[in-house]
Amino acid sequence: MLAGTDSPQSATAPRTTATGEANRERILDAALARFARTGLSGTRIDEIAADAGLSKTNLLYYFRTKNALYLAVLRRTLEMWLEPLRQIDAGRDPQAALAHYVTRKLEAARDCPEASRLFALEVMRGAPMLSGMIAGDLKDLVDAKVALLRHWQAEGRIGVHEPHHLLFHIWAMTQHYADFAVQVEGLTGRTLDDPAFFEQALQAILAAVSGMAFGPPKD
Amino acid sequence: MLAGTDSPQSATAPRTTATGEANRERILDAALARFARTGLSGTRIDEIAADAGLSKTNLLYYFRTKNALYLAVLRRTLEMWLEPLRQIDAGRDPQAALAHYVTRKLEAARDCPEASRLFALEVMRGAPMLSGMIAGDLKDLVDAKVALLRHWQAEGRIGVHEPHHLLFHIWAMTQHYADFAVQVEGLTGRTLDDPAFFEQALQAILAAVSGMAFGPPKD
DNA sequence: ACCACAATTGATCAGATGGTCAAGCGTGTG
DNA sequence: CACACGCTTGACCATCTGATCAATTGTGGT
Repeated sequence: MLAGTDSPQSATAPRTTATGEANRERILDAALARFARTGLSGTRIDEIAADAGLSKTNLLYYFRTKNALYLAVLRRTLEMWLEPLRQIDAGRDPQAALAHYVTRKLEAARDCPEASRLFALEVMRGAPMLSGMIAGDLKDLVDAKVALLRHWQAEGRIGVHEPHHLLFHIWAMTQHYADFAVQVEGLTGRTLDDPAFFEQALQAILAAVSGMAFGPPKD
Repeated sequence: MLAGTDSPQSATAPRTTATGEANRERILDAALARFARTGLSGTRIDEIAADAGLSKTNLLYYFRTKNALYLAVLRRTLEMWLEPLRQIDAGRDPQAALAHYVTRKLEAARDCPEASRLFALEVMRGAPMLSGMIAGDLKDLVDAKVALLRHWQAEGRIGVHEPHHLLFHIWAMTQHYADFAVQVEGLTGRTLDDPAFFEQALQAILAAVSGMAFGPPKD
């Protein structure tokens, strides 16, 4: 048997099956939808199982505990959250880079508001399961981008506000449309799915960013 | 007995006592702190009772159910949230009015982040207990302020972005420091309690608002 | 002192819910 | 065909937790 060594299904990794993978995906999707709305403690695993079309016991076959499932969802979603930030790089014009970032973030808020809400809930709980990531990967990435913004500042290509706040405010404005979607819709009757509304929001955010990064010297 | 009629302690309202009122206050304070961090379902009423220095049974004497307590906390907090918005009125200079509003909101985020978090959690759940208020009082107030902003627009005293977004973004940026305090502190090592940090945040937000409301025509 | 009622307690219940267990089913591979 | 192993199920358990109840204590007013 040649296959023995390079398909390490021994002990650690169970043999991956078509149905198995499909089920895992469906569970993760259903779990994200539920967790993002009702939080960890407010979600029952039998609800998730029902949404995914499985029995509770069967769900527990794929994820041993509710917490493990929650962690898996969190991990899978993290990359989606970080990825747009990576794209701010030194090779671009600052204004174009920021505009691109804002657009990406607002698109993410429109296309996957659950991801935004999940992280918001987790952070608001005190991020007991993300504290490592916030202090680790996220901080490293943010520090790098802050350094880049400071570099642009030194070159006089963007304004003088503390870069951290610029990032925070971009996050805040874009994620607001995901996290507070109910309120936004309740007050305006519209959604980011409405292209005109999306464009309004985008332009307002870009104006705000311009005010922070490229605004006129306020004398 | 003259007093009989105008102190209506008959049937409906139980006689209000010093200890009773004090306990109610302590319970509401403790409940706000807990609910704002772990949400409705994630909070046990015996935790709240312990924080307030009472037994669980005794807490249930003052608030019949967990839900009733949650609602009471929500109601008591709502006014704190709305009040700054009321102060934007036609009698002021637009720029001063907006700057004042932003300052008030950021102070609220610093001085009572729990209130902000409580509402954020509730809205993210879909606001099942606030839907009435969002569609009612809040919408009326927001509509009125939006009308005022439109009036200022017509007079050419502020910029041309849709007023709703201006309000949303002010809420988003200010509340971000309360709702995501853990993340902000994790990434910067600082808090709004640090006066210098507060001032940085405030100036950045004011610059953003200027960009939206008083920005240069982007030609 | 007495009374009415607020305040407080401990025991206890009932339902919800996360998780376990042992057994059966399906399917691809030797 | 038969074996192995992933998949699925239903019954069951243990615990947590919101809520109830009866009984006792404290207290202000007359």
